[in-house]
Amino acid sequence: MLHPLRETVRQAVKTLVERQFGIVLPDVAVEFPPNATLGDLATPVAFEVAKRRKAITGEKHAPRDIAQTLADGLRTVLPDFERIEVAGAGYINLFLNRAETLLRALNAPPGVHAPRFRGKVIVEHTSVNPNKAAHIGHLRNAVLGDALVRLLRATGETVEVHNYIDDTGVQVADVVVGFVHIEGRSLGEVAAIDGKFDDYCWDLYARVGTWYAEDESRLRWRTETLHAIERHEGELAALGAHIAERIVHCHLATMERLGIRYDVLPCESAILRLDFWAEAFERLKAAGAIVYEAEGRRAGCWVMRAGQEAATTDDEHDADKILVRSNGTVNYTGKDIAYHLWKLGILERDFHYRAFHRYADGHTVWMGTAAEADDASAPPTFGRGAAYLNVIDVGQSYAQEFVRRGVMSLAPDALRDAVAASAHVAYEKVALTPASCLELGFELSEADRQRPFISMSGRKGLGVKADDLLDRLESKALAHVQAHQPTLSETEQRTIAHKIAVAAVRYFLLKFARTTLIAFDFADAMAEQGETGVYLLYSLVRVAGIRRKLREAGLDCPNPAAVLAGNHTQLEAWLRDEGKTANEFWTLIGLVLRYDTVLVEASETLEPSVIAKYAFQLAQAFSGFYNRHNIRHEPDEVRRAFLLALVSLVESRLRAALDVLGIDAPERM
RNA sequence: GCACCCGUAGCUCAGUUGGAUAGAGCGUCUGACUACGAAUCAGAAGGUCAUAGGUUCGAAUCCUGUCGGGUGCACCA
Repeated sequence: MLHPLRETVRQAVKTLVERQFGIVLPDVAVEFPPNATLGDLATPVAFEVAKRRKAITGEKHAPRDIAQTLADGLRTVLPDFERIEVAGAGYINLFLNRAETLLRALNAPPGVHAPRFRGKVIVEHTSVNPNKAAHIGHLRNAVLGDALVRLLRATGETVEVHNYIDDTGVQVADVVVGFVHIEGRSLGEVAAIDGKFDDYCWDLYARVGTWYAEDESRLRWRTETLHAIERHEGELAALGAHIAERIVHCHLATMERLGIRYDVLPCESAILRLDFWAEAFERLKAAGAIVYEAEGRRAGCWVMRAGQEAATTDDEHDADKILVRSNGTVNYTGKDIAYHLWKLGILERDFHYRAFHRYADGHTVWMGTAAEADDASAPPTFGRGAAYLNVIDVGQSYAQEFVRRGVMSLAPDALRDAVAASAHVAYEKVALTPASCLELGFELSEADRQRPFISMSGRKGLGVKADDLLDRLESKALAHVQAHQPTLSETEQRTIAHKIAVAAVRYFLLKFARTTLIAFDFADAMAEQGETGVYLLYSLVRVAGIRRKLREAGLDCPNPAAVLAGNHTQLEAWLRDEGKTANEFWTLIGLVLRYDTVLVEASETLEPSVIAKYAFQLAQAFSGFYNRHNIRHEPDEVRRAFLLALVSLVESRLRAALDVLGIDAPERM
């Protein structure tokens, strides 16, 4: 509700300042005052104007006088506001009519339609190597990416969700080596392994790591396997494909537990075998975007030169990025450039597609493959996006910058803004606290025990698996549900426990800002009090409780707005401040009204934590309200309708915010 | 060496892009349930925003230096 108003104020102030003072401001700050007695929106623009006037005329002007002039002018052009006042040294505070605004809000759906992109946005997230179970670091990526997808869709964007599958890399090769050389298994024997295949590979992958360390000559098996996979020939390649296929199914199942889904899974093998890179390579050469190193230690390589701002080259480090090795093979960054050219429709070719998995509701995930599909089912059109957003850890910033520059170098003029609109959504990793490592049974040196965090390592088998964390959260939640809801069936109890677990893990991963490193601690992640997903659910369960009790008592009020509309004076009285004490109801409503501004901010900064923080703040404000006012025992019918109106306002925004976070609340818990 | 990120309460973190009195959760201490569910609420204590300068009406936020921490710059993926 406040977003359009805020933009109107911004524009009005801007034009007024230009007309009254002849000053053109690049942008005008319109913010939320610290409390409701200071208005609903405010601008400190008079300070800025005073500064600029002094610079022009040389004489001092009191910000308060300027604010007064502006406030007078704004009153005539901003009829939405009941009062516009000057406060403090020169703030301009704008006040809405509270009763009218409340009535209007009750009829307005939450959210905002404010697409920023010119077309379909391609969000890539998860992209876990298909050789072992997903751990909580992968989970942060997926949860962040999924929240971003939901956020963009909520603001009116069309989004296509990609999960890139590196099915030809070292990581898959290493597990192949493990099966063949450590366990001596054939493809048929591997296929016969039952149980959780991703867990099996997790352990095997760690064994391969130590097996290599015992005798480095064993690394030749990795090379041999890698080559076989690249040539797509023989039993080793078939085994690699089998492993990747099965692990991807495991990852989809893990993510589906959290309600995270995808549209398409482009495979690296296809990028190679369908000559995505070959085309990109020729065009990069023709555009002069890459150069051939004729001499020096990188003789024979094709490299992309570093930009001005990048790290500099010295004896030990080379700032330029190799895309093609001296043996003629392309590396990861080169392949990524080809993939991203395809994402924006700059490449001429396309993947073949086969239906990989169908969710319960019928939605199909397609895999982008090299082989033509057997069945005749037609996939939708993928790629050709108006922008790409890559949820990839911050450690990849350097490589991502080269991807961006590579794509830009081949983008036709019409697509240059698509590249400009694209972004690397960088996030920090999840590490483990020493306490968590010990809890997992890992030995730590004395020095490691003193460190603030320990990095996870798939190669060492050091990490918390996503499914294990979810299992622990679910069983803990189930114990509570059984205690609180003994009459429900076990199926119902488990459904509720599952929702609680999802809320807990999603909120835990989203409450941190993207660039904050999470030192994972079991006690923190499993907490069910305070700032947690559980707290958020509890608020909505209380709402459901209120409604249930009112129904049982025959005190239903399906349309509080209708009751309130005829009691305008009473409403105004209930919403009035007491001197310098802000009215508690209006303060709560003010928070509700900000929901759309929060969505816009999160979308512009690609930062879902903003929504997580908002949801908690709203839930917290509601809990206070809930404890102070008992609706069920409120004798006055109009007052009851009033309180109930606030409940439904909070409910609609809180539910919408949780929806963006991927959290679904149960009726009871 | 160079580039990027970071340093806020005992701990874990926010901080509306330079604004009004720096906020939460956990932990500590006080209180509040035969209930519209206490998985909660009300309250208290706890801060030279790493540090020294600078910019300005105004700085946790911008600039510079210093100290401390993290990451990246591999012919890897």
